[in-house]
Amino acid sequence: MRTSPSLTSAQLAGAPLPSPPSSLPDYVADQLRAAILGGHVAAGTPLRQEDIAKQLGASRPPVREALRLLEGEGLVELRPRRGYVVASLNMTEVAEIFDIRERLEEHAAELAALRRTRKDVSEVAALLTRMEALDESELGLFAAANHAFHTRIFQVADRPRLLRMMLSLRETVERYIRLGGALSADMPTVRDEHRAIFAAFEAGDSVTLGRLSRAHVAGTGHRLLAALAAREQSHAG
Amino acid sequence: MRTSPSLTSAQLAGAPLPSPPSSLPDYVADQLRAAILGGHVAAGTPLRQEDIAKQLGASRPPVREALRLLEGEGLVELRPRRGYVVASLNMTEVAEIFDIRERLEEHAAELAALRRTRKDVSEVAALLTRMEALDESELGLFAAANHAFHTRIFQVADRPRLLRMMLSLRETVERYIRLGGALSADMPTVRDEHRAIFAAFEAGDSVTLGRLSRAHVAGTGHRLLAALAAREQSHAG
DNA sequence: AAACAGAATATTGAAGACAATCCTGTCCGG
DNA sequence: CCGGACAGGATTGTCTTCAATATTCTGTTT
Repeated sequence: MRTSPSLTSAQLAGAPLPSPPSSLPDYVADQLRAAILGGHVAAGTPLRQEDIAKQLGASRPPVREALRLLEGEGLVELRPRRGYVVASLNMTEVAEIFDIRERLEEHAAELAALRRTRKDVSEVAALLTRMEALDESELGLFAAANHAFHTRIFQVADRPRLLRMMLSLRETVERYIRLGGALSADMPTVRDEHRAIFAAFEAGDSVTLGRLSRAHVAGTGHRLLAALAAREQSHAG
Repeated sequence: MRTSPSLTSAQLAGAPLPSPPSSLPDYVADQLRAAILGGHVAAGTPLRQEDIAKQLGASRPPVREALRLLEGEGLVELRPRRGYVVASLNMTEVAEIFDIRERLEEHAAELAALRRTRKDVSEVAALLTRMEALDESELGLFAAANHAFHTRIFQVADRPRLLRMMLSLRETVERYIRLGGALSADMPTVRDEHRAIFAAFEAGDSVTLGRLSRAHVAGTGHRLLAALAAREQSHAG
């Protein structure tokens, strides 16, 4: 038995090597990212290189490279000579990220509204339909559908770097969203917002889509921060 | 003689180990970053791990970690099985970055105007004075002073992540700015913009400072893109 | 003479081993 | 009984070595 649990095998699921994503460090990074974003490893959890290497059937050097990669993404932190730990965000940092996302997603949405094609609209419509078919009992699936819906719209903007930045920021706060249950809260509101967003996208109304997208991010942020505040309150002491 | 020059010793200056920045990979990353941003290595230059390791007195594993770090920053690209090369940006990508910077810097400027203290104002004033004391003959010093001036203002916003993102984007296009000579072009305009920015900052006029900052970024972007276009024109064939 | 195929070389990708450092537990002293 | 110092163990940081693959050169063939 360990006194300070670092990472159990059950948290790193998946076959040993289903399809090597070009390189071993990338594969390791993918697995770790999924484990962290899936909320299977709590913030502050120390990431022992030896354990990870053994569980993924690799050696330590590739694991180190993967951790460097994740460090750049802000998912893990390096304490010199003390190893890597899963990065933790306080409420101030979460708020800052949502604040940035507001600006970025508003901009991307504006561009998307101007560049949309019929094909884009029909695909986004399909994603919206798929998302609305899910009820609150399938939160995992709903989160995935939600992600696909928004990402598909942003892809229309055709700004690779902007998209990468938005996704990275989103990923960073994603696990908190699930933790705080901010998605399930106020489901009808979220549904209405999605419909309005789609309508503006379909209509090609740039400023409206931008405004709605920004408000949507802000709303999610507020719900999450409220949930985190409540959580912190109950964990006080 | 090499047929395809990768990286000469002269391009990686500096003492072997002046002050170890906590870890060897970080040190290597710092050196490489400086070499790339300084414009000493052209875009597309292959980065041979063995050469870098030898020149910096390290081994290959730390170099690999450093390259992974830089990969996350977008300064180098990894071609699987073919090694790392200095990342190159086409004009579309440069334009995209400036477009993002407009939104980010506008936001940061707005926040800075609201949070400024007397101390902040006096320090920024000093930086402005220092910058104006330099003439066009000292472009390197001017660029540094310019960087310090804007960064100091953005620091007032007290948004660490936002600041990091802005600096990272700025760094990515920095070497093109020097290459294109976009800084020297239209020096009087730049000077006026800086004065207006300082005035709004001093006055605490949030929306004006935001608008001016955004326009300043846009102006720099336009000048740079024009310079790059001209350059491309002359290099045609 | 040019194009293709094969081999040799060079470079990346990965693994194992060694050294340095930090943490944990215990023992001793106040 | 509590606090500090020391020793043992564990973990990180780095190096050396080995394997796999892409590139390039050369030789041959058409």
